[in-house]
Amino acid sequence: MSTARARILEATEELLAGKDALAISTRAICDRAKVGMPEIYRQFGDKQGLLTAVADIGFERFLAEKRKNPLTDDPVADLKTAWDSHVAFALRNPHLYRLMFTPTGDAKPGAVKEAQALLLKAVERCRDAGRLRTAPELAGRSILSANVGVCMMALSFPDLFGDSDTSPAVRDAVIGKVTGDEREDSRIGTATVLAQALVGTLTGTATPNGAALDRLAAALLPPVPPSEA
Amino acid sequence: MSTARARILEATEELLAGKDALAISTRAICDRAKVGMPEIYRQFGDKQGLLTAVADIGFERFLAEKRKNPLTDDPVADLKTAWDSHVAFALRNPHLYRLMFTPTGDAKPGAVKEAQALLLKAVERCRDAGRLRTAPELAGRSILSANVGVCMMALSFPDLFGDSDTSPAVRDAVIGKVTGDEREDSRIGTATVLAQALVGTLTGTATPNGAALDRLAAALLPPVPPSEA
DNA sequence: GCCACTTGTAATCGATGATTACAAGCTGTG
DNA sequence: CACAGCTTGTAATCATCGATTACAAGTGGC
Repeated sequence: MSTARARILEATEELLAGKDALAISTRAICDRAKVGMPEIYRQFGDKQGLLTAVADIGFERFLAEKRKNPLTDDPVADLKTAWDSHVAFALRNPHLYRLMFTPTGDAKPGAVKEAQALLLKAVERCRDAGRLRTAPELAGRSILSANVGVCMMALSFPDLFGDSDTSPAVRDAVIGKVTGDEREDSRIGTATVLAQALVGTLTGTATPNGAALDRLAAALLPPVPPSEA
Repeated sequence: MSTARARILEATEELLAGKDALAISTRAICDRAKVGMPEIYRQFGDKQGLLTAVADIGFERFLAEKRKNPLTDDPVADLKTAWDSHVAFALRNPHLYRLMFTPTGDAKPGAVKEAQALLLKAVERCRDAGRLRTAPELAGRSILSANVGVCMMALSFPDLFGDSDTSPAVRDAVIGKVTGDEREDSRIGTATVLAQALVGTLTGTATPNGAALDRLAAALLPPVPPSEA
């Protein structure tokens, strides 16, 4: 026989699958958990305490799910995987997610810190691989904030924000910015094109690429006006 | 003498300055508005209807505030100004903001669409200036999602996310990504450095810049690989 | 067996959202 | 002016909910 506390938590989670947390009555919880009303208050103090406990359990599941994601040798890709699993969790448990990330009043689940800490570790792996352009703490806050925003909008306004384009777009924007490697790639890519155009033209091994040379000229002319050599 | 409906709305807004929407009782509203209880239900159907109406008024204020921001000749900068004024509004009216952007249950304020539409116009100004790299709708959704996320985290977890660094970081990441011009700038900047190093070396007018030449080599070698050595 | 602890039962309180029935006041029209 | 129609105000009432009390029933360890 499971303990009363466990049954209450379980019953609340189950009811949370169908309704919003505030729409769930303590009596419904007690009925489903087969306990008397005072049990809730003996175990959790009040309803808020119960909901906070449920939110913390939600964070445990949330984090356990994320820890299952295998760590590859590309920490930036791992960051994106974590983002996607975050979104998937939110869409799969809308009411629980809202309870976790937009707590009402004073009921702040303490486990947000753990989520932040886990994300920080993932970010630090990027730093250790030389692929971070920001303070790890700032990077973690930025990613988590944007991630929650995408989820909340999708949950609150599914008709306007329930698409599948926004999440990857914001994800790549924020992660790309803090890690900076996508930008680095395009710098190298751009430099490649320009330098190839220049070298090819100078050595006569390639037909002059007019557009690339124009861009190169635009880059060169301001700082190096055509003066003497 | 103001109309009963207006007084109810005003009273609710005032109470919303101090408490969460759900913590406000209809009786408190009626007391402050000097109306009887049935008036709420005659005017708004139920409490949700009243809160939705208040949320819509909140959006009107929100949009009016944004429309006050002068349009400069730099639409990207205007986008950032809009972001900042969004954050300022959220921090100034926390409970109203939550009511507007994280509605409970079925009470979805219709005015989100207007906010989205206003943002879309700002984004389209960027497109018309040739400074947009994404579909305007996607850009709008991305910016608004991230913006709301930053605000919600700052409101829900002020001790963890109440800093002043996260907002600009996410702002510049998302806006920079969809407009792409920051990246364009650094491309030109990088190309400038590399090309100057190359030209300077070739013409002997500058002392070889080792680091820049290394990066140039890195950029050139992959597409033209001299095989393994 | 006894004691401490957990769990269960029943009843109750105050507050809240929601509703009813009805009276009062103003408004425009004939 | 009087009447009809609408808006607003008053009072009482319901059902529900969160919260609490007092007390009984089990359950395991000493």
